[in-house]
Amino acid sequence: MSQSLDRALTLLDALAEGPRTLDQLAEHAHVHKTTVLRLLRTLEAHRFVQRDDARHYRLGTALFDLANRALDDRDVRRAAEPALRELNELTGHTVHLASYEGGEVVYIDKYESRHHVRMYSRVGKRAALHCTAVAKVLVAAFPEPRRREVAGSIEYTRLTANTITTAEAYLAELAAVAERGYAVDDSEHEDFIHCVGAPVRGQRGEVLAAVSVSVPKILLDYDGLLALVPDLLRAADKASVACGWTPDR
Amino acid sequence: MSQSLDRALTLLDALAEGPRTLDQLAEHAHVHKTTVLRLLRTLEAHRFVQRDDARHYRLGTALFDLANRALDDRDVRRAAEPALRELNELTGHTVHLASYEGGEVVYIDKYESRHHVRMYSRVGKRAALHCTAVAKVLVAAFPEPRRREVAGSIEYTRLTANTITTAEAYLAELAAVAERGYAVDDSEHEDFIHCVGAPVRGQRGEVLAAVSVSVPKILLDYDGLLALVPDLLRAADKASVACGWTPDR
DNA sequence: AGACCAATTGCGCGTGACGCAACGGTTGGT
DNA sequence: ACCAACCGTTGCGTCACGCGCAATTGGTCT
Repeated sequence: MSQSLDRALTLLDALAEGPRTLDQLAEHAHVHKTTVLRLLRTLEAHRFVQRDDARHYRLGTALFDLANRALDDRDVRRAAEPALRELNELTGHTVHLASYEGGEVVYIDKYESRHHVRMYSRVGKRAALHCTAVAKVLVAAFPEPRRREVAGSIEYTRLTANTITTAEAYLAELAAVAERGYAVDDSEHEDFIHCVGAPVRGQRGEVLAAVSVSVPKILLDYDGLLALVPDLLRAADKASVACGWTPDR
Repeated sequence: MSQSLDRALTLLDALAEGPRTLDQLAEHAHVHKTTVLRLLRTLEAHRFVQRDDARHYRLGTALFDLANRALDDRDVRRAAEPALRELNELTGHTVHLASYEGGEVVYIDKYESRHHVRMYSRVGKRAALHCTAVAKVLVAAFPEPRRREVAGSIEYTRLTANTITTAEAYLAELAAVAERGYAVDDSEHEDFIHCVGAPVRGQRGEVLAAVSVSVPKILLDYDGLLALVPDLLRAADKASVACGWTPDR
């Protein structure tokens, strides 16, 4: 492990919260500000950070560039785009695309709701494994032993009255999701929002990603949400076809 | 300047091109592969890179997270969103939001075209200063001496028959843009695409960002493009209002 | 004008990052 | 089935490089 690099990455983390001064950064990372200055200079040379004014540093444009280039590489994202956009236009609600990457579920694309009440989320954000529709879909795609492994590693933080808080309940839910072909988040993550999610499959039928529609409860009750499932599945299948999947068989 | 950090950032740059192996990275950065390994391990611990398979590394999810968190902070982006989305739905064409950051023009948001023929671009990408509508808008907002400075520093790479290739012509164009209140890219960047751009203003009338609409020539001829200007200006003004700008006065 | 605060520079010390060489696991070829 | 070639990984000795201290500059508020 490289010490200076490690420190520099910690700085970037701190800067993600918003612009910071040299001193703030030094304190946060527990290093001398001289060191911070040197690291920032290097980061600045690579456009990873930029100076806001004389004393504030903020994240630089190289980050946007890198991140979006990397996102562009994820083929699912590009292939699924038309189907998801259509679903977004059809329903008017927030549509997410998420994938499982190295032990976590990450949003890789997002289509905003047309309504004013919206879910807060962000591309790049990690989705909680136990209380989001996308995560349930992705984990339900794993073989039984792997599901258990994941279920065992989760911290079942209660976020609402409906949040699943035990591994047993989670595993049962996953089985139901796999059976049904779609997942529901019945206000398990946030009180005022519920979601439905479905898998996007690749050539060999493997699950590449998950699509979800998130709706504020004031706009649509539970039955109304479930009524969106056919549209959701249609969109997910369309995205799957774009990823090389062939129906039936 | 920190050597190890510098090298690590170079690695990230290389990885932006797509997944790479240890050896490829070592060669690219002109360092021993042991060194690369150590740096990658640190980067991996911070989720800046992730292993694809046994031998390939790719950019990790922390990057998406950081970048989108930082983008979220840019108030213009959030404030301008409804107006731009509306413009995108109204015209059906690609809408970009760009801002001037430390000597370069960067796309900070994008709304995809409904059509199949599209412009290739990406959030985080840098826009050429001499042949894009957004850059012209942003540079035209500078006072005369600063415009000269920028004009002098540009490499006027010819990309199409219409590309502006001299500082004099560029300065004249900027004057016209400032006068008119909008900019045109008459296939100066790519043969088959032309754009119009306009400024988004803040509280004190200062230019915060630039909006543009990009259209393939086969879908709309030059007159058709210019016919979009009123809609563009309306959207830009609406975005400006959302940023605290007050019309007239 | 003076005092204060934060960013910046110079410098000498010591650590941690470096490249080498040897190892080991996997792949592909005969 | 064996071997060869390749690539990732490990241990280690060396010295460059990154470290923190203390002093300086620059900028702002009273």
